[in-house]
Amino acid sequence: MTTLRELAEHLGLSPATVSRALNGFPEVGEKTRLRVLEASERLHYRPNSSAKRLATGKSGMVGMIFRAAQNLLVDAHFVDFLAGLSVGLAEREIDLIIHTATLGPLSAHYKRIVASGSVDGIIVSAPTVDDDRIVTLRERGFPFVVHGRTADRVPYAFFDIDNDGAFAAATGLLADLGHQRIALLNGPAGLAFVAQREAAFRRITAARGIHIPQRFITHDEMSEEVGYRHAAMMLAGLDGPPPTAFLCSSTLMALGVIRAANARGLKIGTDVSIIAHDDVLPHLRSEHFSPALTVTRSPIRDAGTALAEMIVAHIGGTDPLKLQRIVSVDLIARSSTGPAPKSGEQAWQR
Amino acid sequence: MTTLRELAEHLGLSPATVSRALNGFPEVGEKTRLRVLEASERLHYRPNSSAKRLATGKSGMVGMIFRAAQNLLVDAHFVDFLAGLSVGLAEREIDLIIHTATLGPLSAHYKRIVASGSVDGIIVSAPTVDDDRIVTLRERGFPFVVHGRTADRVPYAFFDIDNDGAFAAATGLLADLGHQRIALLNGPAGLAFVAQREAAFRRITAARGIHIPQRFITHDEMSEEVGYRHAAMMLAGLDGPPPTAFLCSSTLMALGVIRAANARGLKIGTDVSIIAHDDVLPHLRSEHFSPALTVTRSPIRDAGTALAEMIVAHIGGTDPLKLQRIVSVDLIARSSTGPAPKSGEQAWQR
DNA sequence: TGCAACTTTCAAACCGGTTTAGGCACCCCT
DNA sequence: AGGGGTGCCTAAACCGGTTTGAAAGTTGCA
Repeated sequence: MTTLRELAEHLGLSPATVSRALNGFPEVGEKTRLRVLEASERLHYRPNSSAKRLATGKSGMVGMIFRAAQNLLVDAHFVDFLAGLSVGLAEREIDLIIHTATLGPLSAHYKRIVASGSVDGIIVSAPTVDDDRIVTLRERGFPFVVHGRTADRVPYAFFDIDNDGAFAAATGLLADLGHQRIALLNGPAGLAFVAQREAAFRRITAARGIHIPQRFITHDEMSEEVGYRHAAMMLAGLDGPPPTAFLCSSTLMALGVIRAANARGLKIGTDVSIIAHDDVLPHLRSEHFSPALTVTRSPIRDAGTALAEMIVAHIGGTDPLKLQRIVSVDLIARSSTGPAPKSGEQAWQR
Repeated sequence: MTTLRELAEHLGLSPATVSRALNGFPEVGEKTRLRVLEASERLHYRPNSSAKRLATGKSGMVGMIFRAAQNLLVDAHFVDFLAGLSVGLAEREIDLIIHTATLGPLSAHYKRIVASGSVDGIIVSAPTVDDDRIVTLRERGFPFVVHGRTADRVPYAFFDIDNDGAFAAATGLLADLGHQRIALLNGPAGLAFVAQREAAFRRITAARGIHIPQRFITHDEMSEEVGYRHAAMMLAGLDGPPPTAFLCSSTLMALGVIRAANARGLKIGTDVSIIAHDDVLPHLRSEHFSPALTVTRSPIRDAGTALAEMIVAHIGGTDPLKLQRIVSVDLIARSSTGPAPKSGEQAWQR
């Protein structure tokens, strides 16, 4: 392992000059610089990253912290987000460090990471409505960017999709089609986007005079399995008339709803309508579901790319309030939605 | 930010003593140790990670390197692997750093990472048959563990499933059921596990006297989409009689095959049999496919956990040759497999 | 009491870079 | 010739820990 000092000695120069030459400082003679560059290449010199960090105070890394059990929640969505994020960071020569927390309160991990200086910035994903990680980071004035946001107007950098607009539009479409019994299969309670989606749903249904019983709204993991279970339960109609439409927080859940509807012999788009929010996962193409799924669409991968750019800007000193981005969401009507079945037309077998 | 020196000064001790007290060295008086611990707690002291590394030469991190475009290949499988890995590492207080390579040869990135000392060890996943990353790492004597292996007997640490056994068993089952036209929808050409699975497939079919035309073997991305496309093509029978059975390298591909079979009105388990290798992704439960899928089963998450343990052992000095693990794979027969249709019984419309 | 042996603590060196504060040589300008 | 740049390079301090070598303080034993 070649060190800077060895390289300097080899060249008959001081470490200071070699350091400057390698980092492109102007006060080094051009011929000297070339000599240094050539020798560093020849001797396979690579600066020791720990030493570099210690000296500069910058780590060249951005961190994400997960609770061991919890990352399953976002799972399928998470990979693609991660893909976007790490590519975005790579373009800026920054590495991503994944810290998994097994024990103790999550905020303790944030404190430790921040204080130990192992990363220059942190990406916070899936914030809850009242997220204490964000509180911790703000207190310390540490650069962070949030994927999502805790409330409508917030004082930190974030990238979010227009959850409100998306679910308002989706709910509006179902109302326009005459649906009166609409179920919302939402994500885990407590998450901010879940609350935002639900608020939009309730606002629009209320405005249209549609009453939504509590049993039509679920908060749970966003998996195929769970989508199936809730839909099957509701469609069985044991607790009252089944919904004629389902609004799902993910395409994975919609897949479960489709399975449940098929199992009861219901025709999707006719007997029961389905809309889902589509994060555009590469292996789950909602346009290829049968039937093709009506969705509110916004690629989660884009979020990763955007957040990479934002955290770098934040670290670079940009005012976080200038780093707030909300992207609008397209509503794409396909064949999983149709007019509500006429009263009594839909089979309701107990 | 409290430093060790400040803490020492505050206590009227030397940095050396404080450092020893915090790291549990025996040559510190018990009452002194308690004083130090208490003060460090009270002043929120956190050792600067860069300084610690520079001094110790250990980084407390393990790295994975990806090619920007390529990680899509493993995608769905990758998350779960990552989940297992990062939890396994977290239990040992090690962080994972994700380095995404956008430019230049991959091995150059490995060289840089190794020489810069930013990680203590590297996890290599999805090796190709002749993987130069492994060559690079071996040359440098740097600790690494491979998920998979390049050949049958190799001189490095790895964790792998018994691909040969799994695909031999699956192929054997189809042969026993009388299938003569079996398609293998494999993963991307070049990957070691792809070659291993194919070798097993060819060996068993040859042994049973079953001739497999080249058009029955595909090498491609392991997605639903691709599974559908290849299956649809083969089932159309334009190039010759369609297969009566499909062996898929992933459940995702099997999903595509099911869609293609359904589209042609073929009954799965009767008109066409399907077996897939199931990495047990949490949101893709092969037992809930319709029909339930016959699979060779081995949770990819376990691989992550095992590799975490192994890389830590390797860094700790364990002989890599003692760190080689091959887990056997269960063949679970469910309803997607059945006896081959009698000749001519299967619809073959052009 | 004197000396060895042991315990506890400290000063200083070290890890490998970056950065500050000069130093020297050379050129320009007047 | 003297003053002011400016271009190029160096010695030394610094980042914040760990570790070595030795010293000071205690205890034990003859």
